[in-house]
Amino acid sequence: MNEKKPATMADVAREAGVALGTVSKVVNGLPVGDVYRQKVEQAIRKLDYQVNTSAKALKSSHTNTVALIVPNTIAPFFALLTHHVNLALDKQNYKMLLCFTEFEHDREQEYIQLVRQNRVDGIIALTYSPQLDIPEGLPFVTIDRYFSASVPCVASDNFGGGRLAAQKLAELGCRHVACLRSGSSLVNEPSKRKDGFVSGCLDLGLEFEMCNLSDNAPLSAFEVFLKRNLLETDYPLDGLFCGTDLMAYQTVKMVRSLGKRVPEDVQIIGYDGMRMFGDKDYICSTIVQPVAEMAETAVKMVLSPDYRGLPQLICLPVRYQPGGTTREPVEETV
Amino acid sequence: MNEKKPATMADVAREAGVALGTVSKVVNGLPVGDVYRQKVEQAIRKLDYQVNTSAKALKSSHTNTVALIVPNTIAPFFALLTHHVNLALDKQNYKMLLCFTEFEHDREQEYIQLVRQNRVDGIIALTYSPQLDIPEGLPFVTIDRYFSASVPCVASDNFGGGRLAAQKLAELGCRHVACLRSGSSLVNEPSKRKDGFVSGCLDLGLEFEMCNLSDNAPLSAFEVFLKRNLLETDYPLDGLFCGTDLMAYQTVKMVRSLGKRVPEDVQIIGYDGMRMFGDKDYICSTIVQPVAEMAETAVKMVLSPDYRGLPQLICLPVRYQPGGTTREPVEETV
DNA sequence: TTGTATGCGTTATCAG
DNA sequence: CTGATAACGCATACAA
Repeated sequence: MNEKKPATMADVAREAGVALGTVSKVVNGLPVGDVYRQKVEQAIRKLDYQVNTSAKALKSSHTNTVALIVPNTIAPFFALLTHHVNLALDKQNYKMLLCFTEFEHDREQEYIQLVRQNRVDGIIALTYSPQLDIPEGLPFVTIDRYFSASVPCVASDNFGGGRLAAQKLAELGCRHVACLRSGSSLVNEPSKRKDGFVSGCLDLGLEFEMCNLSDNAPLSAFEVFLKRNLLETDYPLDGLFCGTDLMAYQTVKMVRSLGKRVPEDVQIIGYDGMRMFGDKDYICSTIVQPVAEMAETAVKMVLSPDYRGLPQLICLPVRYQPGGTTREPVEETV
Repeated sequence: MNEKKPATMADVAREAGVALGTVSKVVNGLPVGDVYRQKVEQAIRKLDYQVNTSAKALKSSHTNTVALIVPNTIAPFFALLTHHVNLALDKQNYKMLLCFTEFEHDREQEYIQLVRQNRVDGIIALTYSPQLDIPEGLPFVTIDRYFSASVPCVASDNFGGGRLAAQKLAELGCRHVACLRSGSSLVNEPSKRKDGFVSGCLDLGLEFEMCNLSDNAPLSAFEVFLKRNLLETDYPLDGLFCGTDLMAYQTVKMVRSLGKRVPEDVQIIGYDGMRMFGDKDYICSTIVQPVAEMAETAVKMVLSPDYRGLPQLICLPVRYQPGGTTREPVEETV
């Protein structure tokens, strides 16, 4: 009833009639005489004792907590990443301090300060700020963005994914393709998707266009591009690679509103591998990022005892997933 | 370079040539002589001093942290809720400790223990465990589930939403409707959606069927129901209310695969108000939950200085949102 | 093995 | 307004 103040180790010691140090040992699983252990455990239950993590952290300068800094959990990719990071942390008995930046550059830096005050044991961050002050001496792993040799980065194989998209479109019979993307202001790993696509098209001798818009360009800019290259030309596009599934989704709508059929007239491949309701149907044909593996890798790295001397950039393999916006290959009938 | 050990207040005091207490006051914004303040602030910058939250918490028994316990962030509703809870907490300068239960009952209880050890200042939880031991003396707010008078609950107006769905289907010309839902094992607030729907149908004299399946019933069970009531009857259904948008989404697919058109032959309304990619198109016509308001309310309650004496159950208003699975009303032309 | 004493970094209470 | 000092709860080296 009067649980005003939670019980402390001293309370437990008094209740059990043993010394403080003995309680500490029982709590931490160190060897203690059986009869003492019994008494202590009983007292713990009776008083509903809970270790005080703050005191423990103060003493050990170790919080068993990792901060995850992401824009939000509304976008499915971030939501999925957050989920898998938490799962991986939980498996190691670590807690997660979640920080949403809402894409605001200032907040990215502010949160880094904040979590430093919380003495987190490491930071995993997916950021966009062009200039970020990364504290030394605190394990810091970035997702999708390479800063410098001293800050390890994990990403999917964006370049390879772009190439794979080009290859798939070619296999599926496309002769004239285009790459649609936005967000060119910041050079990060996802920027390589277009590079890989270009590389793939060149190798395959596949004719391609590029539509590269700046961060917050309106959708109408893409519409102009599509109208010109689908309707007002003698050699219309028959395949599109979009930088993200979201863009692919929006592109499908635009292409259809222009009177073209998807996938009959135009085949479209996105990037990310997002699904309806997180784990149901794929939203479009897509290059799937191994989000779970990315999260696990980031966690493993940030908690690595040998944080220095970690590889600078880890690119995890992607795969192609049909999702209704490409045609069925003739040989396969699933 | 040698940032092995972060600077402490004592370090700052030494560097600034002032006493420890003075530094504390500067850090906490208490009145201090200007010249002293200058010296301290300079020393803080020079040493890159960061307050140690653990020590602060140990002293003040106040962590400025609230735990959010949810199944995951993969399901869009949870992702949205998580996001808005974090936003609301951030606005009050509180941090969020995120705990995913994965719908496992044991983990719900385990996490409650864990966050108690972390001395969080409050807990917001969305749980399913039939039996949950809620600690007293720690503000605890539940989402979508009523435990007892001493544990405040915030939810959307599920009953009203069910009624609204019935009313909308009637307005849109339906004559024979059904309610499809699953998850009947646990009685929680969302269970009232069906009750409200029934209530609405009765009041409107609208003929209705009920398909109420247990938690993990396969989709095929719904398919049987739909086949019988859409095809093998003289009086087929022309309107459906689904317990969630996810179910509505799956139902749309089933209905179409049965050869019926949506919304021409059958109109479907879901519940939740989820959108593609979190903030784009609505997935179906739906009853929209005010997720942001729910989150803000829960945060306000859990941080309320007058936690005792809070209302037991707060139901926030919902609204109807057309989303392509219902027909356009004749009078409106948007 | 068990008990005791010290310090982790802060805040708060006092005297100066 | 400033400076010393005692807790806060726990871990740990050390003494018994």
